[in-house]
This record gives sequence, structure tokens and C-alpha cells, in this order.
Amino acid sequence: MEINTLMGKRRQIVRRSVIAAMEAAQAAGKLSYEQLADFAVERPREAAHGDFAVNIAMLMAKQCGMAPRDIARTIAEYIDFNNTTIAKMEIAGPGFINFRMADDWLASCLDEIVDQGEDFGRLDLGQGEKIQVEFVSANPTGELHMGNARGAAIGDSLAAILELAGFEASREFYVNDAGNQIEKFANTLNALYLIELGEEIEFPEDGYHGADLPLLIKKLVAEIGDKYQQIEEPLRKEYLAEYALREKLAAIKAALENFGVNYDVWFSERNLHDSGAVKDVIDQLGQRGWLLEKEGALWLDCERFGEEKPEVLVRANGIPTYFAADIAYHRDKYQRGFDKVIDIWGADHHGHVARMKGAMEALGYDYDRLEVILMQFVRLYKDGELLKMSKRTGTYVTLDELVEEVGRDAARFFFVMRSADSLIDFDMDLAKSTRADNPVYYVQYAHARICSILAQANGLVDQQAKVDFTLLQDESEHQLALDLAYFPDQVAYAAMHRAPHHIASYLLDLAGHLHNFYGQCHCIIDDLELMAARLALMKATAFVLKKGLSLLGVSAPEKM
RNA sequence: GCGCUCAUAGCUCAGCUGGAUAGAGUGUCUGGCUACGAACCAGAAGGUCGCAGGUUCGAGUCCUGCUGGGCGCACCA
Repeated sequence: MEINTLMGKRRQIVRRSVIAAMEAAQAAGKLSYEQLADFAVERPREAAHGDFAVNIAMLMAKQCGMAPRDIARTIAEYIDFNNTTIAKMEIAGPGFINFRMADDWLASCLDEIVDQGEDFGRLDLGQGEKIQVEFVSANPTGELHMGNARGAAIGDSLAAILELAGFEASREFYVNDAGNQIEKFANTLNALYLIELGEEIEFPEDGYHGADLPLLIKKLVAEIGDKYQQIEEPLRKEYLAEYALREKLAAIKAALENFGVNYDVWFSERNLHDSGAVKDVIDQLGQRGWLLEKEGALWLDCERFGEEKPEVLVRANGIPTYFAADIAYHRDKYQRGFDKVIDIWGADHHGHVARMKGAMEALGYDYDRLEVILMQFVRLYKDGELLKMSKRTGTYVTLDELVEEVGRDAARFFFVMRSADSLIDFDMDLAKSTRADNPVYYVQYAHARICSILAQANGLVDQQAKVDFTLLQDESEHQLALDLAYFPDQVAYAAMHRAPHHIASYLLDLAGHLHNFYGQCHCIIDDLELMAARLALMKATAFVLKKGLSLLGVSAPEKM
């Protein structure tokens, strides 16, 4: 299946010609095969290898009982590229067939890019399929740390890429406002509140040590004083937790917005319990025969989908586990009509993946409808020393501090330029000191550079008029044009492989080729037609840089 | 012990359904601003792609084993 992009259409021309040649050769008795292999039309790494390379001869060798180069020669004999944009083909290496397009083909690509204007890069790959991307979903008991920042950058970019590729993406944050940790949270707040009012009580052993909570309590005391001191402890804890959750959640939301991340849905775990959805999903699993009763608890029979052991859904004390709520949550996602669900989790949750997908299958949902992207950790170094990230002990760098220290653009680019499955060592001091040679500035600089030149060229030529792109003959111009032409394919690749970092790599390449072009060719020159063509090339480059950066949540300043 | 994951240049990382001579940044060295932004460019040097097998016409990419790092194996979330 060839994707319907600017380059995809051109690959399709090559593909059809090759298939026609194979069929003609077969009809003439020169080749004999049962079925055509699913061959590739790809972009060769070396420019010397032409514009497109086809590997069909190697793939068909066994079936045809011929050497690859002989098959290639036979294809050459029967291929007909009259009425196509193919200029010539040659056989190379072990049997590659390299195609070179007509001289003006890159110019035609640029024409098409200009014609598409603002829509360039938009694809219909998703066909409006509804995809939910759930990410961060940090416990609302503390502040967001570096790991959350990474998840936010990856999740938000992935959603943006999916949207551009034609999917209907929804960003969601699952608020864990129920369960065990809320109880601990309430105990912590209770202690802090009473201590703040001068009572001599012990701080709970498993309490939260973050520096944010005492501040929050101070703020509350300033507002209401000792109003809660006299009421019953359970009620006091409830009030305190209520207040703190509201405040913490607002802070989390603000921090994410400040990071350029905006959610469509904030989904409350507590609602799942209150609405009976958790109980209901357990009943449903029971009806389907997936439950076991053992030692007073209710278990999901995970061994039936290959897991080592069953998992508890309802504890002996009657309280459902996090896993039970999570199953209800994921069922709810499907009930809301999402065709696909993508969860971005920290690597420490990997043990949860198979049983979550298994549970969905137990409910009758297709195993592949849930995808989990596991994100490796961010290890934080300060003064050359590893900082253990822990909410419990309160030693971590928050998202707000990160944005404050290194800036939003640099932080987002940094997190999204690495694939999710690489472990990141983040040196806070280094991030600050080397801010000038951060890769994000390389890309942004290319954009600013173009804007500056376009501004200076303003009025010298009619920038709206149609230009003759065949005038662009320099190697650096061709390279740049090629990069631009491949942009939609890059979006498609990043969307299909759930790989936002691919866009970052592409942008670094594109920026490099722009800078190279800048060194090779001058834009403001006496030859007005050539100038117009170069300005249009740069304008298209600026557009793609800006579009690409926007997918990563990074700004494209005109001056810097 | 079992499971997931990663290992590519001194360092940080890319490497596009397996494809031709493995790339970039950074660091080191050399050269380039009295024409459009030097936060830039050009060039040099730097590799047994962790190790050993296997599949294939072809393996950094797929499979198996091993070594090493990270993570997980709760009636926590």
C-alpha cells in the first residue's frame, strides 16, 4: 500500500511501470513467477543511485529461478516509461534498479508544495479514525517531575502528529483521585495541618515529603485558620484532601499549559468508583468466566492469557484494586468510541502492559486496540551526581523549574528528540550552560535566518507570482527541495511508528541543508527570476520548519 | 531466579516495511564574515554497530544464546 503523498504518487509511477514490465515479460515467456513480491520503491542513500531504487529483482530471484541482475535486465527490456516522468533506469549492485526522474521533477514537486500552501504535510492516513492518547496521568498528590515532562512532550507531540496525519486525536489525563495514595495523602495533610497549628503529633511514616505540601497547608491556614481542628478526624481528612487535590490539580494543569500541553479530557478515577463502573466491569468479567475466588479476594485469571499468575481485582476487605479501576477506565475509553487507545507509561509499569491488554481482550476488545508506549526513565544529574528521583523524599526537579531554567522550547525539543525507549541522563547544569548549542536553536536559527532574508527581499520581486523552479540547479537547492518533498512521508512515518523523535531528526537535517544552501547560494541577487525561485524555496522551507516545530510544541521565532 | 527493555565514533544520539561505501551533534584539528543573520558553513580525524552463532542474494535492523546497564515480578499505584 502506497501512501498518498507527493512522493508516494511518484513512487507509484515507478511501481506501476515495474509491475507492467514484469507482467509483459511474463506474457512474453521471458519470466515465470507465481506471485509478485511486495517490493520496495525507496529513497537511495546516495544521490548517485538515482531518485528511486527498486529491489524487486533480488526478491524474485528464487521464484523466477534467475540471477537478480538478469531479472533486472529483463525488466529493463520490457519497461516502458513513455508518458511518465521517469527519465532513465540503470541496474546496479546486486540487482537494484535505480530510477532517475526527468530533470524538472523536483521543480514539479516544489510547484505542488506551493500549490498546497498551508495544507502541505496534512495527510488522510488516519481517515478520521479516533485515537486517544493518554499521557502523564501523574498522581495529583505532588508536583510534576522530569519523567512527567518527558511523557508530556512525547504524548502531546504524538497527538499533534496523528492529527496532521488525519487521525482524530484526543489528549487525556487520568486523575488518580481515589485509592490508597489518596489516603496517605490525607494522612500527610492532616498531620501537616495539625502541626502547623502547633499540635505535637508525629508525621506519618509513609507520608509525602514534598516541599509543596507544607506551603499548601500554610496557605490554607491563612485562609481558614483552625476551622478544621475541632471537627472529627475522618471529616477533616476529607476536607483537607478535597482542598489539596483541587489545588494540586490546578497547579499540574498550569504547569502543563506553561509547557504548551493542553488536554481535551481530565478523567477522574473517583467517578469510576462513584458511578459503579468499577463494580460493573468486575461483574462483566465474572459473567464471562474470568474471575477466581481465593483467600477471600477476587482475582482475574491472567494465566489464561499467558501471564504468570492471577491478579487481585477486589481485596479481601472488599476494596477494588487500582488494576480493577484501570480496567473500568479502559473499557470506558472504548465505550466513548475510540477506535484506538495509546497509553504512554513509565518503564516501571511494563509489567502492567500484558495484563491490561489481556483484560481488554477478556472483555471482548481486540488486543491491538490498546497500544502502550513505554518510556524509559530520565536520570537526573546535578553537580555530576545522580539524583534519586523520589516524590516520597521530595528530591526532584519539577517541570516548572525545568521550564524556568532551560526554557520551554529547549526542554520540549530535548525530550522529544530522543526515542521513548532510550534512557536519558539529564544534567541540569549542562542544560543551562550549553543552552547556546542546544539543537533546538540550530533549527530555530534556520527559520529566523529565512525570515530575515525574506524581509530584506520584500518588494524586490513579486513574492506572490508563480516562479520557475527549474532555475534551481545547485546541488544544495536540490537537496533542500528533496527534503521538503519528503516532509509528508516523514509525518506518515512518525504517525505510524508513534515516533515523534523522527520529526526532530528530520528537522535537524532540514535545517542543516538550509544552512548549507545559505552558504552555497545567495538569494538577493541581480537575476530576478532566480531570486524569486530561491525566495520561494526558502519560504517553503520556513513553512515546513515552522510546521514541524509546531508538531513538537516548539516555537519558530522570526528573530532570535 | 523469571520477565520487559536497551547496547552504534571519546561523549550524547539518529539510522525510515532488511538493501548498495553506517550518519549527525558535541569534543579535537584546519579553513571561512567590507554580498542576504558566524547561534552559521566547508574540510580532516575518529567505527570489529557489546560478544558468539543462525536465517537471507543481502543483517546495525530479524531469530537464538551469552555479557553488561535500566526497570519490573504486592490483596501499592
